[in-house]
Amino acid sequence: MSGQDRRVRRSQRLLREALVALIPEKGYDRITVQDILDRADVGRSTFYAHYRDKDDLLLAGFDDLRTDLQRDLDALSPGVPPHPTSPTGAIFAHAYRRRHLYRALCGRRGGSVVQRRLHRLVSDLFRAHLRPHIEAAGSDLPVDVAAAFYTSAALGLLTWWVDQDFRPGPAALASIYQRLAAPGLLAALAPPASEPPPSAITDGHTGSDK
Amino acid sequence: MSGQDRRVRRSQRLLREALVALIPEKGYDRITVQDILDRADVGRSTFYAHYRDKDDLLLAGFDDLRTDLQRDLDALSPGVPPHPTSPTGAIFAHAYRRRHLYRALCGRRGGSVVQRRLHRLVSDLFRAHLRPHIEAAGSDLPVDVAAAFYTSAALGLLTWWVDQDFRPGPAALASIYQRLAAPGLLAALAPPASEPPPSAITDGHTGSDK
DNA sequence: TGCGATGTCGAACACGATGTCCGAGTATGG
DNA sequence: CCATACTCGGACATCGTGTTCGACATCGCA
Repeated sequence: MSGQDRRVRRSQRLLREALVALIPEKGYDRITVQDILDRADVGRSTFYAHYRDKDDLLLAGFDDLRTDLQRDLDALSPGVPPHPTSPTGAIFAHAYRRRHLYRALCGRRGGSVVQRRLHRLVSDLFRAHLRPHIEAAGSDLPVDVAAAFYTSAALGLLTWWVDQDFRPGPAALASIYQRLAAPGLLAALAPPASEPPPSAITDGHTGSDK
Repeated sequence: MSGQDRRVRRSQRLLREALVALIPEKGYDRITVQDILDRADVGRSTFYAHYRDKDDLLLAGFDDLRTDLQRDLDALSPGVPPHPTSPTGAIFAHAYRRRHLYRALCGRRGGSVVQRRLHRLVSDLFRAHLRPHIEAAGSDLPVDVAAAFYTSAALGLLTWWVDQDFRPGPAALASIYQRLAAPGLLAALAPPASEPPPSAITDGHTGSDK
């Protein structure tokens, strides 16, 4: 299959490690294939024997991470989970445990390729999760809009967190996310009878500054 | 200063128009300088006489838009604005009016360069706006976290909207944003006495699906 | 242990895109 | 009308990419 020959494993490992090490240093965009080759001490043709290009190598690393995350999520699936280890929390916890990789993949210096992939992944997750709740409540809230909102919010938080070097802890971050995200959705799931009052606070613009 | 010579204006206009027209077709990343030159029917050296590279040209267009948006925001500043034309609504309205540009700058095919710039811009806006409210309420909510959350949520919604070809209308979108964003922040501004109960709904993962 | 298969190396190569330079021509503002 | 400043277009050096090839090493398997 894939991991049979020791030489193959070795080459792929060296290349992946080189890339991950390089990203925080130069930023993904500025990294050249030659940089990776030099760092990994691997021949040029070897690289192209395994990966189509730089993105391919990066996404291979992403897929590993993705599989790993999926396992974590599946592991805590029995019924509705209680407070501390909720799935979003699990994502943050996973990011925390795999700090080294997330720094390369989700940080500011990471490639937008992974960002897009990750956005898709989480977006699908949210859509599938939200739809039944919204439909059950008979809400007029469009599923896609809600999914876009919460996906971007969660990933934005994640990216910010990574760039902050994972400070505050994963539990604290998950808690904050809950506090900010939950009430809005719960309110939106209520029958669309009462129009919620507009708030200047969430508008993102001070009325009279400058 | 800048807009004196008619030839200069002409060249810059042609180049900007060419780029904006090209982005939805090929996607920003795949566009080459030569593509822009061909489309604009402008000489190579003329391009480099005005812009350092492709990104520079794109960001010049962004800055124009940024100025334009700022004017809109400043225009509706007297006191706390009422419902329909709230600042976030103004951003969506602005995007709607400048559909053509936003499609190129904020859409899926747009460059991540602009995305990052825009994120910074809105993030600063949110930070400045949220800080006094949070401090006044004596909340333990970190300003930066909240700013990251709402910035990403708003921009995520915007990007999604652009790619949906601006359907639903700007007012409807702004309304949904309000419904989802406001309650969470209002709740978080309350004294941190009562721990909000965790919700499985906002977790983005169904407890038992496959 | 030995053998065929497979992976690696390194150099050379074609290609495409970038950014610079310069001379000759042309439109512009004053 | 003229000096200035912009444009043109081609040539050029440079860089990164992805491919190819033969020689060599290392592997899995019998």
